[in-house]
Amino acid sequence: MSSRAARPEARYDPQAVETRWQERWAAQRTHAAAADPARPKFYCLEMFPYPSGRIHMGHVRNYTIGDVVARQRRMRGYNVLHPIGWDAFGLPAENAAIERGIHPAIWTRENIEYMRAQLRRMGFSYDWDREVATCDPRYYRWEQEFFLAMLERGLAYRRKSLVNWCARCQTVLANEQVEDGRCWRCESIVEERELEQWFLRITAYADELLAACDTLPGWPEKVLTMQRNWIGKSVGAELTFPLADREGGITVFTTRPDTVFGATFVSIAVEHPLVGTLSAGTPHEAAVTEFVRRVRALPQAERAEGKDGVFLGAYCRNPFTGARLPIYAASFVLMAYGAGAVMAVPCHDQRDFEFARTHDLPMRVVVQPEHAPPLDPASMAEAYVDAGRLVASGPFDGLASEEAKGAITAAAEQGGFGRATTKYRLRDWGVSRQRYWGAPIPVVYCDACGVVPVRREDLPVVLPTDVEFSGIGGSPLAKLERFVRTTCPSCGAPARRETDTFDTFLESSWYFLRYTAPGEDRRAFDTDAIGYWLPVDQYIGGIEHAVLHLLYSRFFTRALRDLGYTSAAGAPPLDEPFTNLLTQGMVIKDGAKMSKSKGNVVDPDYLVQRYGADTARLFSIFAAPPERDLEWSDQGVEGASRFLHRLWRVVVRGYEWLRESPGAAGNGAAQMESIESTDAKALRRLTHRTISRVTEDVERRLHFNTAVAAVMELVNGYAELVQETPPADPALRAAVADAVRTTLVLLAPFVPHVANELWEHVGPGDLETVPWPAVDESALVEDQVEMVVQVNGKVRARFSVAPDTPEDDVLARALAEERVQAQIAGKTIRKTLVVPGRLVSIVV
RNA sequence: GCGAGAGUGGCGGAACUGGUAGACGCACUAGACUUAGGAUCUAGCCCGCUUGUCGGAUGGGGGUUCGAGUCCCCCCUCUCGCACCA
Repeated sequence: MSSRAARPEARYDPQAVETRWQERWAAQRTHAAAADPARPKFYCLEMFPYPSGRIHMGHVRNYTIGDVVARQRRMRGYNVLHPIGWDAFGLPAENAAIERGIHPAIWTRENIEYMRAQLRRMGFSYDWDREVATCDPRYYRWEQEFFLAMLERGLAYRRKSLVNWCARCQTVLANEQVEDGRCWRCESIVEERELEQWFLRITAYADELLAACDTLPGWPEKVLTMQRNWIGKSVGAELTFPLADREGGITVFTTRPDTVFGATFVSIAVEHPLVGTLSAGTPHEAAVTEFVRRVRALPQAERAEGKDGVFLGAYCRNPFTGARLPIYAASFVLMAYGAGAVMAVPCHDQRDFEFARTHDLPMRVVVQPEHAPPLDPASMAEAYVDAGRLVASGPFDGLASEEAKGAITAAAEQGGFGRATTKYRLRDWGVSRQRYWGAPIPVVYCDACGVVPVRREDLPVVLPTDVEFSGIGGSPLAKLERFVRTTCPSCGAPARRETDTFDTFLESSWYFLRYTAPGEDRRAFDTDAIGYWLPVDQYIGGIEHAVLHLLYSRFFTRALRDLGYTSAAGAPPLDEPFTNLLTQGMVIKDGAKMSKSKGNVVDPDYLVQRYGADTARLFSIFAAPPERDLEWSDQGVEGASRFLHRLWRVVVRGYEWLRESPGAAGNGAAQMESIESTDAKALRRLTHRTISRVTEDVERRLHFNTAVAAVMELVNGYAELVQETPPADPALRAAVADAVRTTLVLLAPFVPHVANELWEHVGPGDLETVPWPAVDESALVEDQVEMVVQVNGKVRARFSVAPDTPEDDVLARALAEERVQAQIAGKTIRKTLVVPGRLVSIVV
């Protein structure tokens, strides 16, 4: 228990106040959480930081939002889990090693130490006992184990394939890590390479991940839309077109089987294996080879321009009509999607339309619109892609296109040349990285046995530290014979270890589960702890992870569920990791995101030193609603600081009588009915209206800026009443003391240090244990409400009435108003309307 | 091109279900206190004028309504995402 300090300092000294409380929280482990099935839980989580060196304003904003939520829910009576850790593997550490000769492990550890001190200095209420760092073998060993389990289940596999290669980062990238054909990290143009790589079968969950988007009302629609688009489900059919003049066929994927009678040629990707075999020996062979070479050399973005293509010199047949169709290699057809080949229906697909026009190919209308003039290929300016009725389609004539899709697919199935199928844009997740600073992939290669998983009892495969960083010649791991050379777990013969490491997004796909039992060393998770704490109730982070981390985590949570890791027998399964998601905006200065390269960064250390952590917190909360970008303003910071100094002065001025006034926040004054003083009643009403607004803003709307504004209004409402001598009226005195205490309680989540310090002078007990105040509904009732009188929609008068005045009386009163009389004089009243408690509307 | 979101004072932003547009803060102006103040306090602060509890005003135009920043239609601008996905 804290005793009330004697006389408070006259001047607010943030440094002294903040370090004092931070030391106390650390010493008492105030924010350590323990599972307690008897209490309702709240798991509040912010995306954990990469230990890059120092925290930036984006971190301050992100973690302040999270801390407000965590602290407020604690006061609300929830058992709150609010952990933090370090996403500690990644390229910058390795680059530092190459450029400056510091070992990644040391660089990372030093950064973590510095940044941890910075976070503590911000006063964030983390449970520091649960801190994890993903580069710790005690962490990543479980990831290696998950991988082995996935391997057994076929959820992980190795395959040679075309992958995205960043020459600058010297590694492979996942599809999600390529933006606009460039590396997400360094923006270099990404090349294609054919490599043997490890993949996780995220596509096995494509349908579930897509469908479950509808079960996430707590996520921003924008993020769900991005995920849905990324998964990209297309329902359609695979049809095989037999080759003319030889054996075999070309399989195409289409979402419009109803238009198959309109196919006049077939387009295939330049990477398609049939391109070479079909053109070989034809007069077109040389032109085809040249075309393929040229297109494959183009970066993906440039391929997309125009409708380039070349005739292969070969034909196939439309399986429905027997028509002979020329086969083209086309730059716009993607080998990676569908079947790598498409049937071309120029009249009903815009790309095929353009291609046909460019290459002077025939066009056939097979779908006619129902409420428009019939189409004529000669006069069409663009493809008709909407629904309609089938024509020139043999037995299917007259069917609506939707019906025809099913009928034609069924016919193809019966004929043995097609089937209904669903394709996804989502590709399996390539997780091999040709870099050192990551978790080793726990497999070995044996000449006799092939790919052999490391035995579970031999985990972890620890990343060796004694390596050379030259920056050339690939991963330093591959050059470390001591690491590479091993024996085959299966036959005991000499074997070689995998030297690629995991994509660091793997570590961040399950850290939120590990926080529930970070020290567990016999198994990955304590399923009871997961059952209690998960899912995360509020997750907060940047929108940039809309399809990266957030999609991977949703996948990983499902994979771990199916591997039996996350729930005890009989307990409900954990499908979705994050119930509510808040994506906060960027911190902007001079119109651009704060970044070192732009030279517009503001260092949080400077802010803390000059104004204190509470001011930094208050500013980042108050300047904009959380989802919007926050424009940096030095003067805005001054304003936040000024408010705290002012609050300090007001409370200190009256502390001697404030502390003597009985009661805790929100209930200090007597019952409303017993209060005679109108001033006291008004202040009590303002106090409870503020409690109501702040609660609503923090819990439901997540509009922390308006919550702070409401508290400022409350302070403005009583500040001049707090003088060294108390108000003479005892009711008003009690109302003021109650308002002051309420202010401190409501501010505690936002500016915990100054709130705790002032509370120590004027409030009973320890603010950390004071519950969130309840709204007294009776205090909200107004004695008088102001009515507005509108004549023809314009405000012409106002007056006050008791809220329960009958409508007729209100109307009479409105009509009696002098200014209303002036407006209606000599006119006929056509309509009157009374909205109780708000306004009277008169139409003349 | 497709999809999503947003346009409100000098600035950041309020206005939640259609009901007094501009809360709160910044900047600015005047005054007070002061040796001084970039501290603090008080007052003013959307635009306009004929200074009236007058007129106009929420990107532009139209509509619904007693009443529209909010709902509907058309247009303009900006931001973000996807970008030949068959």
